[in-house]
This record gives sequence, C-alpha cells and structure tokens, in this order.
Amino acid sequence: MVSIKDIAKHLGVSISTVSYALNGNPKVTEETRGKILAAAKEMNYVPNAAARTLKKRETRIIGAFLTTFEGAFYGQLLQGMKEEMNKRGYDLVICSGTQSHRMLSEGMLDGAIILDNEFKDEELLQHAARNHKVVVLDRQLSHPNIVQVLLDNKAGATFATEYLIRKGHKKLYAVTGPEGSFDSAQRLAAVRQTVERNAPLRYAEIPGNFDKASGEAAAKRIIDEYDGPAGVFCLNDEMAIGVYHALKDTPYRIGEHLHVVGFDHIDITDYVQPRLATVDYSERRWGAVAAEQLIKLIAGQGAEHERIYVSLIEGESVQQA
Amino acid sequence: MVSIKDIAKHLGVSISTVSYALNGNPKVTEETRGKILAAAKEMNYVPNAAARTLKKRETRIIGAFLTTFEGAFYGQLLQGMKEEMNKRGYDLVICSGTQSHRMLSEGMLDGAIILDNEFKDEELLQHAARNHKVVVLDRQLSHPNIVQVLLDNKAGATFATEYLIRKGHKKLYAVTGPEGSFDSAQRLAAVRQTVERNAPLRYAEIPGNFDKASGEAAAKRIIDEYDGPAGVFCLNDEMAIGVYHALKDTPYRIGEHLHVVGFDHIDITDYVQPRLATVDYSERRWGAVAAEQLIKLIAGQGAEHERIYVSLIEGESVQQA
DNA sequence: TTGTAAGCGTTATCAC
DNA sequence: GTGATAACGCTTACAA
Repeated sequence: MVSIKDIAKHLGVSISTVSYALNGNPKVTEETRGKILAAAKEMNYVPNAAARTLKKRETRIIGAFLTTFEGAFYGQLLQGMKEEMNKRGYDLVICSGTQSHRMLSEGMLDGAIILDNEFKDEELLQHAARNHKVVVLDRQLSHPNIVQVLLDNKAGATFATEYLIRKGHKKLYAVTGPEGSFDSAQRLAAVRQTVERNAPLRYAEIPGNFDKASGEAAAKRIIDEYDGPAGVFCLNDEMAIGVYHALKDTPYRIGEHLHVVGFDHIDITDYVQPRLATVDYSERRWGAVAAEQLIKLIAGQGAEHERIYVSLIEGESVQQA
Repeated sequence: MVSIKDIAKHLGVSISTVSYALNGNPKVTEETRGKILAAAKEMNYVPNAAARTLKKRETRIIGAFLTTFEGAFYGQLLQGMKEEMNKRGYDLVICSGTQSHRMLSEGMLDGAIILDNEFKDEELLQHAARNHKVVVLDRQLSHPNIVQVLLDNKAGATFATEYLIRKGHKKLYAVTGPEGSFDSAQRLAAVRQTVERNAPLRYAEIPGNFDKASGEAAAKRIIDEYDGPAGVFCLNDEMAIGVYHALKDTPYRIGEHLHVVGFDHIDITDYVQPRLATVDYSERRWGAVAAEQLIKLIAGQGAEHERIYVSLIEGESVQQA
C-alpha cells in the first residue's frame, strides 16, 4: 500500500507537506500542492482510514442499529437518515445483531441511531457515559448524550381507536406487539385510555408479535369466538395483513365481519382489498430528523427530543357497524 | 479513554503482557491473565478498533453495497448474509451511495458484496487489483479477487414466458428494468429467445424502471392499445404490483384482460388479489452463498462463481387465454 | 513555505 | 513468562 511517506519520498518532500497538501491546508503553495496531488493520483494513493481515525478520533460514520433486516418497514426511514447525513458529510451504515455492537464501543462510529429493542438501555447509557452520542427511536432514556426522536404513538393509537368507535363498533380488539416493544406499549396505553373514555365497550387484547404470523393467529382466535362484527386494531400493519390472510379461506370478510385498522402505512396497505385503514407518518422525515439531531449532538449544538406526528388514513377495511 | 497502557501502569506490568493476556496468548500465566482481565473490566477498558486495524490490517467487517435502502426487496438477502458472516466471526454493515465507497478503498472493510449497478465496474476492478476481495451479485466481472453469485435469470425469465405461452397467450409484453441493470438485461434476453422459439407471437417491450410507478405507466400504455387479452411479464414484482394498481379504477381485470407474471416473489405477491404468478428463489440463500464465497475468497480458499436457482410460482393472475 | 518529530493504541519481534 | 521497543499511517505542534 502506498502511503504519504511513499509520496514524500518520491517527490523529495516531507510527509507533513504531503499531508498538508492532501488536506488542503493553505500553508503549502499551489505549485507543491499540484505536484503532490498529481503524484498521489499517479501512485494510486488512498488514505488509510484506521490511521486517520487513530489520530483524529473520528470516523465521520454513523451507525443505525436495527433488530433485523427483515420486514417491509425500514426503507424510507434509512433513506431519510442517509440523505441527511450525506448532506452534512457523514456516512451511514446499517448494523444489526449483538455482534455489531462492538463497532460502537470500539470507536468505529461517531454516533448511533438505535431502533432495536434488543439493545439494552444499560448498554446505551454506558456508551453515552463515555461521551458518545446516541439517538433513540424506540425508547425513552434520559442522558445528556442521548436524544429521543419518537413517533407520536399515543395520538396514532387514539385516532385509530376513536375511528372504530365513531364507526359504531362496540366490540373491540387490540392486537399487540411483542413484550419489550416501546411502540406497542405506548399504543396499547392509548387504546386502553380511549376505550375507558368511551365505556361501556367490549374490549379484549390479543398478544401479538408485530409479524404476519401473529396477525393470523389473532384472526383465528377472533373468528373462534365470533358473535358479531368487531373492530380490530392491529398495533402494526404487518399483523393486519396477517388478519387479511387468515380470513382468505373463511366466510368472514374484512369491512363486514372484522373491521381492521393498522399502524405504519406500509406500502402494501394501499394495495390490499379492501384498502386497509392505518396510521400514517413520514418514515423519511423520521429518519431525517433523527440524523439531524444526532449530528447536532455530535457538534455540541443543543439537540432536542423530537416527536414525529401521525395521521389517520381511513380505508374500506372499516365500515359503519 | 483507557488503553492497555493504563492497565499496564495500573498493574505494574508491561503493555505487551496486557496485550497478550487480552488476546488469550498462552504465554501468559493464568494468574496474571486473571488480574489483567479483572483490571480491564474494572477500568472499563474497550479496545480501540482503529489502532488494531492499523496494525493488523483487518477489521473483520464486510460491507454490502446497495443502490438504495428503499423498496421491499432486500430484507431476507441481507439477513442471509449477516447470519453467515456472524457464524464465521465477521460483521456485516450495509452501505449505500457513492460517498460510502470510501469505506471500501480506505480499508475499513475486509471485503464487499456489491448489489448496486451504480457502482462502476472499473472501480471494482481497481479495488480488486489492490488485492481486495469482492463478491458481485449484479454483474459479470472477471478477476481473481472477484467472485460472482448470480441469479439464474435466464431460467426464470424462460419459465415465466413459457408459462404465458403455455396458457395460450399469443400477445405478449415484457416490462423491463432500468437501462444499466444486469438482471433486466439477462431476463430480457431470455424472453426474446423464448418468444422467437415460439413464433409467431405478437410481442412488445415496454421500458420500465423496476419500480411501481413504471409498472403503472406500462399498464396505462397496454390499456391504451388494448385489442384483446395479453400476457404481461414484468421483469420484477414491484412493477407487476404497479400494474395491479393502475387497473384498479379501470374496467380491465388481472387474469382476464391482462395476464401478469412478476419476478422475485416479494411478500406482497401472496396477498394481492388475484395472486401474482412470479419467479421465486431463496433470497436468504442468495445472501448466505454470497457471504460464504466472500469469506472463502478472503481466506484464500478457492472461491467459485455460483448460480442461484429459481422456480416458477403459478398464480391466478394468469388464466387460460 | 517546508521539515522534524511526537504521538494516537495496538501488535509482534525480540531479548531477557 | 515478561518486558522493551519498533512499527502501522497519519495529523499537527513547533522548529527552521
């Protein structure tokens, strides 16, 4: 590998001159800079990130941590992050799994955006305590080096539940997310509150997992105990799609027997028949805001907790009771 | 930041002893190792990746390069890669955009998997020439440091086209991918060959872009010139979904006026009505094989070009003509 | 304007 | 079995 030392030797200048020239330091004359740049190109010089990082203690790389790469969910979010980071001279890499946590602790990343509830609070706090910067998208965590950018789950779940009630439904189900999910917990709390406010209503919760399979399972249970039309709020769209799937080979129909609302407005919701009512928000914006706040945090400019607003999209999956 | 030097000082041993202990070198006695490990934990020591990389010239991180994070496509593929890499002690990060190419050239990555046709052949060859290892999923490239793991596009496209023909369709459309796409080019070539073999047929190509919008546009054009049922092979599923969307508010029906086949078997194909016929393959396997070959390449064990086999999934989107 | 040199945190080679 | 010490490639005072 050719290093600045090689260039220096080749040109008979010192390595610091080469370094200055390469970094655009105005101390070096246009002439020498030109020569050095030409030699660098000619010799196929590429800087060594490890050496630079060791010295400067920054990589200009941000990591986004996801629980898994699977699922139709994250595209726009990541794209929003990436564009925002690139604009500001940072690169984004996407990581998943416990193994990858070392990249954070070992200093390969200038900051992290967390959307992975398997990442332990404690680990994040410890990381923050080492003066590293973190944005969390999936929990509340109080530390000067941590900023939250959270969905307005409460508003979304309230909209969805009120929508079912407004349409005259007196029997409601909520299909929940997995145990540790912050989003699920927040949404569920809002559902309960709304249900109480509109008492009396029949209301039951079915534990789900945010995946299609658990949506199907929930649908089966609902059918089993069917005694008239019911409103079903799946706390995310994937599970709602599971409900559609489960009903396919039964006499039960969405928008007639089961009135379904989802959450997330994933692509497929616009394509299923009948169209799924869901809670919408801009994934892209979510990502962009998270990126923006993280960079502010890194730059030492006061970053602030942010909330991403949501809205209800009505659909034919819910009809008047 | 606490370094091995600090630990050494704290314990009154030399830094080399600390390094040996931390790296499990059997030279150091159990006793000293124990002390050192305890001190390291207590002092909150974390190794510095930059320093290690500078010295060892390896990161044990692999990068997968994508054109974009958007689209419902890559989840299983990446998951397959990740699991395979983790098994072998490597980490995977996902990168996108030209900016991120520096991570490759600057040595932050031990290898790369490329699925991004905006990545120039020339750049990859140059990288390979520097003795870096690359697996390409989206092109053919001949170099000892480059291995191809490609979909069997030819088989898939042939299956799809023959399926339409077998169902009695005499008027066929192919909706293509973007200009530079290797997959699109290969699929299209197979379609043409199959069409020729089954002459005479009416056959037209509509340029697409592998996204929904271009599928919708294609559908509009097909409707405009409609003069009887037609078979439409969309060279990927996303465009096929676009066709579904475009027909929604028209009198034309999938499986009646337009008989549609896609490619990729993305999740949504199982959920749309009528179910979309498509070409299936194991994304997960594709990722796993790519990872496996890359690691072989890095280890200097003869890696080989691989082909990922595909199969046709029939669907109600195609009916007898 | 350019050169010298220290140092970033490791690993690894060599003595002891 | 342990300890000095020289690298790895770069940035950046400071000296010339």
